[in-house]
Amino acid sequence: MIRAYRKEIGDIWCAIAIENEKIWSTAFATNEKECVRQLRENLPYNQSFTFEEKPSLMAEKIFGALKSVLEGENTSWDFKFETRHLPKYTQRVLNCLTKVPVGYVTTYKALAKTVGGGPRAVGQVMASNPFAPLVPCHRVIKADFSIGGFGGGSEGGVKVKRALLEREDKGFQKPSRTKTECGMLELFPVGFLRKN
DNA sequence: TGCAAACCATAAC
DNA sequence: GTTATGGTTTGCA
Repeated sequence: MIRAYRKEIGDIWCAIAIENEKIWSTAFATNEKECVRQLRENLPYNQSFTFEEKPSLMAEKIFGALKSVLEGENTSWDFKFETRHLPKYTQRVLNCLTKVPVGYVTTYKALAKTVGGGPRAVGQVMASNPFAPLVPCHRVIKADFSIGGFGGGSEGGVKVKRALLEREDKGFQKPSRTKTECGMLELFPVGFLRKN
């Protein structure tokens, strides 16, 4: 049985769905209803779940992690994500993405080069990322360092994406790279993000 | 700059 | 099978 929890963190609503220490879905939005809608959308259509009012220990840990991401803190954790129901390519992209650290971003193009496929296919995975913002899809921007889309491409989503990144800026100056299961992935300092 | 065409995995029919 | 759909990129005027 999948259990779901919701909580208001700052002025943002967060919701999570977990089963046996494994995360099925996370979601966040400016209001509770939208947040729950997204959580449900991230789950397989026929997968049932029930809301629990009292958060479990695991739920508290995840909410804590969400809070730190929303505040741009440097954190590390080791959650298990349920990805067996997702397409293989999607799994690869999400897995690589977890290697992008706070203070850096990568691009749709760079990710595509590492995991295979094309930049657009990567964007498709970002748009349906069930684990935002734990799996940091907000740290993927366009190859020309403009912001790109967020939250399904909505205008408000882009503002949130920019705000998250500005909070994560650690002042790094030089590009870097990191090792992933699929090979090396290019990283760029958040500061490379174009202002306009 | 701005627009058209190529790109590529998925979901929906 | 086939088509439609993007959180993109590139080329060319």
